[in-house]
Amino acid sequence: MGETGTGRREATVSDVARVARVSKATAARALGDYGAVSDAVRDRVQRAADELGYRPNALARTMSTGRSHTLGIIIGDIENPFFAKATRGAANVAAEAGYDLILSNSDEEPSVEAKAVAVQLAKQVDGLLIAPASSLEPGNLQPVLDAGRPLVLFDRTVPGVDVDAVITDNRAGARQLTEMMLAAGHRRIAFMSTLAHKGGYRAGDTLSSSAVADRVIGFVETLSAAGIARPEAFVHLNARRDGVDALASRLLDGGDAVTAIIASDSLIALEVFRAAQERGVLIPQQLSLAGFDDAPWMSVTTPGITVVEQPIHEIGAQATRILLHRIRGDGQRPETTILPQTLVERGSVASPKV
Amino acid sequence: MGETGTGRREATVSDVARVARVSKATAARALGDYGAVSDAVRDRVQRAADELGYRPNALARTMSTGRSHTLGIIIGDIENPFFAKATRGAANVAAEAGYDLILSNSDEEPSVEAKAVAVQLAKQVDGLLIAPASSLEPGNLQPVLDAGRPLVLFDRTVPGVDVDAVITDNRAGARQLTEMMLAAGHRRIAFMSTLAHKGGYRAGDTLSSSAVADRVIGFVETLSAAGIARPEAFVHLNARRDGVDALASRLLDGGDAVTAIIASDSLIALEVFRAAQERGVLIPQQLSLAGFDDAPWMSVTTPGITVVEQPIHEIGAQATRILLHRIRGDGQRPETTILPQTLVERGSVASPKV
DNA sequence: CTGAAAGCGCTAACAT
DNA sequence: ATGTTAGCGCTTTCAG
Repeated sequence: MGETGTGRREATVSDVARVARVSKATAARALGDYGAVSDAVRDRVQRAADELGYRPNALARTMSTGRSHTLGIIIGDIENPFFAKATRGAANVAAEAGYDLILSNSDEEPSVEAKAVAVQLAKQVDGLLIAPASSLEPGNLQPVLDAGRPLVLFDRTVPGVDVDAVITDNRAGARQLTEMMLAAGHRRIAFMSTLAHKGGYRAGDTLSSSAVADRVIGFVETLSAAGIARPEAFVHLNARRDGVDALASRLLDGGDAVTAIIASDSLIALEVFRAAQERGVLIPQQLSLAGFDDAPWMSVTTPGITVVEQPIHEIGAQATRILLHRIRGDGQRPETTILPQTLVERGSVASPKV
Repeated sequence: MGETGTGRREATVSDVARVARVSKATAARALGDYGAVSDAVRDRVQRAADELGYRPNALARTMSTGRSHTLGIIIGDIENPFFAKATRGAANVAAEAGYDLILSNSDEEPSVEAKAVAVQLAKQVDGLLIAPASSLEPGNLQPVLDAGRPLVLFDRTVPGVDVDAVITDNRAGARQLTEMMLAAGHRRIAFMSTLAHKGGYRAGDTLSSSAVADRVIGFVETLSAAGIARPEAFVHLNARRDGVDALASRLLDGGDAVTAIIASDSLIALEVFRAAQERGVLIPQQLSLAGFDDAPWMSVTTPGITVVEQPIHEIGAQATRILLHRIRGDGQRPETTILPQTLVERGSVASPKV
């Protein structure tokens, strides 16, 4: 009952063995292409398998070998272009090596992430790729370590958890962007992120995303070096909760008015761009805009948007390469790989009106 | 050797049973939350499990129950926003029901798809979600049917394969877009797709994507009804192979010059938009542009881009709901669900210059 | 080179 | 309510 399809049981190694008139072990050797089998027998087995429509059961194999040839990947949201790209990079190297990916979206929610970790471990993934929902709480990663399963973090690190990670040089990127704004003559520059954070940002606060944290540090230190007072006051977090639009509104013509905005990702950049447009605020004449992460559409807007670009594909690809190494039993000490960010200048930055 | 981590073997039901001083079956019942167990024993088992850091092996469970609580999803490319959205829709309803997703990218390559199907089946997915790489060759889907595994197609159908499918009304959408162009006064309107197709498009040709095929039909029949001669000549496929830019160039000022272009997806719309911009062709004054699939950036370009929008999330979600029904053993005849497309008018369409 | 048998971790009858 | 015993489909000693 409930048996879908023809109801015909799937052929197993035993069935093939019987038809080929060999032992189960021999059939398995021929089918699984291991051990030694004479050509004659191999042929006979193959024929029997074809005849029966034999399809291997990878789980049974995993049960006895201990290797599932499956990796787990836990990201914030596959709809976010950043994660889609990183995932594709990971999928490419995984597929190349004969591995599959089980995908879970955490929505940056530690509790969801925790469940995803448990499920993936239960499904015996050979290793995990995680863009941790929180850089502050190592708790979610502990089960992975306890299970002795290889783990590689990407996009964010989790201080205190001694595993491999692949990130980019966010601090340098932020510095670059900020210096560019400064060089153009801006003094009131806002940094905007959707990262959730209790209260306003204060110097020394630790943020739940190490990536954003690094960006903020690069931003603040650059403003500081330029002699700007209270640079922390220009850091605006919680843009999702407060509404990018409402925030942009304050930044555009409200009390916190600035002449330049640095968006922490392409989604925010888009919303700021839209907010400016809706308010008739001209970019770059009245507002300079720049951000992190390039996107195809950023070169067709008027003006194009200046960004610092990350090798997102490579982040996922490299993380997966490292994970595969670990799975194969590489005993090196964990390392954090830092990929570069590169500036792509377009037309959204200009000198502020005097 | 090769043993990563602490080397400590993972605790199993047997271990827990021993520590809790009960039989394996009882421990399993308590842990797996099935059968009947006294509260006292349940407690004892739970404590033992915690103490040992017991983590269930979902594969072993699958081996005996036959259910993996895992679905396979095979798409063209997770980086394509269309697939990312559909996948997210699928992941949401899957997670809600306690299912995971194994993701494979086919790159629209039937041979890659075939391998993905084999692997997913081997991994005992309970069902498959596939955006078939080719609507013309049912061959890749046969193994799924043979294995008696539920299958739901999305975005495209495969005539001749009697399974559920979730698509949108591409023909109506194309008609709507074409009528809009006609109403604006256009007579030379191009339809552009990256779909690979041997030779130029001729009336009656069957295309390898039923979605594009339907769009082409809606487009051609509308032109036809308006008395346009040889409407097929306005259908341009292979835009990837030929280069969207080169093609756009011909369409913009070359021999095939048109006054309006309908792009078959958001990626093409972007490239056409860019090509026009680079050539200094003004939209909508010199060229009207419209396309399929909405994207966030389409409302911030100058002008905004008019599109017919599909409920992409829902495509994936609905396909998954249906798949889950089938897995639970629903005996209904397979159905094709057709979701609506809705027009979103922005500024990229105007009357052609006389 | 081939076969017999044990075992991976769990669930499912079938007792008791 | 709890225990006993077979498996699920495959790989892997260990013999021969």
